[in-house]
Amino acid sequence: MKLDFLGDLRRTHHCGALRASDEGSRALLMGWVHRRRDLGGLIFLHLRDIQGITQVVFRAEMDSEIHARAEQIRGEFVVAVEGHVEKRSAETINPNLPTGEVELVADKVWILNESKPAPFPMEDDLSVGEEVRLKHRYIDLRRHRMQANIRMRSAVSYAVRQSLYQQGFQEIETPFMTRSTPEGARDFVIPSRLTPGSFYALPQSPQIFKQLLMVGGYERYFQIVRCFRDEDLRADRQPEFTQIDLEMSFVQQSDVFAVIESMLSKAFAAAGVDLAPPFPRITYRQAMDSYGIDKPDTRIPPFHRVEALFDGTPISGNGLPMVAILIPKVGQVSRKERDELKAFGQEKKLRVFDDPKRLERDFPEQMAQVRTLTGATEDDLLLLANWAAEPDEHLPEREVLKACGQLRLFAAQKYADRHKLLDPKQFHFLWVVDFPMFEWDPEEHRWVAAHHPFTSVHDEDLDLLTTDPANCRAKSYDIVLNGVELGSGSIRIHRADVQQKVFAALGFTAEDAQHRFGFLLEGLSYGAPPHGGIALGLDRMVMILAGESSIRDVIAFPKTARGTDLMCEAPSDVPDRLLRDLGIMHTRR
RNA sequence: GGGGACGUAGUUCAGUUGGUUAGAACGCCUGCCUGUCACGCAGGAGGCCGCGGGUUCGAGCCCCGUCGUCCCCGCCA
Repeated sequence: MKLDFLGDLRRTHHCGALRASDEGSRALLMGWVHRRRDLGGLIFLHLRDIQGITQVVFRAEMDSEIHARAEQIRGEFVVAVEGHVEKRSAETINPNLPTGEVELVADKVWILNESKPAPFPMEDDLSVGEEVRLKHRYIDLRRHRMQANIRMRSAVSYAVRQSLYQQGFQEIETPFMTRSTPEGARDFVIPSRLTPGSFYALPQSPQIFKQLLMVGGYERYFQIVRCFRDEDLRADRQPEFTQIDLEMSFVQQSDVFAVIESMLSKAFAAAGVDLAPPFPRITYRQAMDSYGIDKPDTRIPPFHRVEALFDGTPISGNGLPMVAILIPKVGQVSRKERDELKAFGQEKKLRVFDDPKRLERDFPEQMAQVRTLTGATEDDLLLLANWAAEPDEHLPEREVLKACGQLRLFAAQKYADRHKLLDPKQFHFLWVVDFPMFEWDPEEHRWVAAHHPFTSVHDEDLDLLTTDPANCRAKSYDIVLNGVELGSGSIRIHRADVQQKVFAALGFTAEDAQHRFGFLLEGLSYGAPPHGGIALGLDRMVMILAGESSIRDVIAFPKTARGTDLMCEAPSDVPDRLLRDLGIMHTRR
């Protein structure tokens, strides 16, 4: 097909712009043909660009040459159309389009490019397999849903930058080609040609660099930065993902919270959501006691510990926690549903008491108190649960609470459409503070850093580092949104001597620590200021704002669950010559 | 590393107990059509049933393997 040149043509309006008030004016639109309806003497096009859709009409009586040209147009062709704006008659108004009161009556048309038929329909409401969407991602990105998501992401990023600049932050880049720092996620590595046998690593986060920027005196750093982790993928995990990363000097936790609350208010406002900071704060211990999880979804109520009430009864759980779970407004629960709840509990080694009536008969006094405690009414689902197995040797209480937390979430999700509490348009933020400094690793049989080894401990817990690691609290915090861990940060260790102690508590020898983090220790020894910071997952944040359930839907070019890019077919072979230069041999399977 | 779901036309799917020539809708192509907006009407093209092997007189369907996509556990300081 003969194509037309763009030349000096310039659009006068976007496709979402024209209204009844533009009646009579000339307009030149450019865009993609969203849909075409050829009635013979009349041809309608829905012309689409980033701003919207406008109906264009070609009338045969106007110019047969133009009409013949218009007949050649197909879906997804790129065209320019010039004409005058006409108000539609009342019965031809399309209420589904913002521009539906008008149409462009074309008297000129340019076909700027043709298109093969699209590999899948452009309509949002038609489901298309992800495989084919990812293979032709550029087509998928044209669809309204993806354009809305990607534009929201851009708006959110812009608001984040604006807010942080206003709050005195500098945006500073840190290297992508850096040093592997074991412990943590698996690193992606890059072979070095100039130092054969050695590798750079892609950063899992700019953690150490941002701390060294504090040593460098920048005081307030931020970066919207890609991070890389070579671990298995999930709906909310990609091998490369984007963090809003920041670090501040001479601050305490509350200063970091204030910065983030202000930033998030701006970011969510950019997506049309009003937030009301400050966000609630609970300690890790409270979170475990009330929700059995360190990232509680506070859209549904907490559970209540009731083991004290049932102490001495036949159903007391030998001192381990017993909880009362309340899911409001569930209504009647069938026998089958109760069995499912019980079965789920059993899988988690819980004994589930699903029949409050029976409990009320056997333990009337205790249950009266449970009712008062939970405020449960007849319409609510009330479950009691305790441990059905042998106590675990290590932290048995936490084990039980975790299982109860899973039961609570399972029940809430099961009845989500009844209680309407898990509304994706509600945004419940929560700070979780005072995480434990260490977690026991049963496989390696040692304490590992719960957050990361640069996290400082509570001033009054400093001695517990060596005497009682299990109860040593860190100055670390997570920000949680609707049960999703959005971000995580801490006040860092700024003294080399304390940092050495923590490395020792983690079982690093002095040589180990020196080998892995020597440059950080060295940096801390040259007047490092007290500092702290946080990193927030931008992908997850936009995912929740956009109401999506996978971060792939808010990333322009994401990878599949096996870490491949179906569009450009990465990863791929590289020429043998390149491998020779790099001094690399590998075994092919 | 483990568990689960799925794989049939460009797309979304159906396909009976293993039995003739594998279907539908949308999309695509051709023709007709001056008020459509999921346009309509008539006609047409389009299939390595993911791939390989096996069972069987006969496999889209059963079995084994393999590849791919998605979800979950482990993992993700």
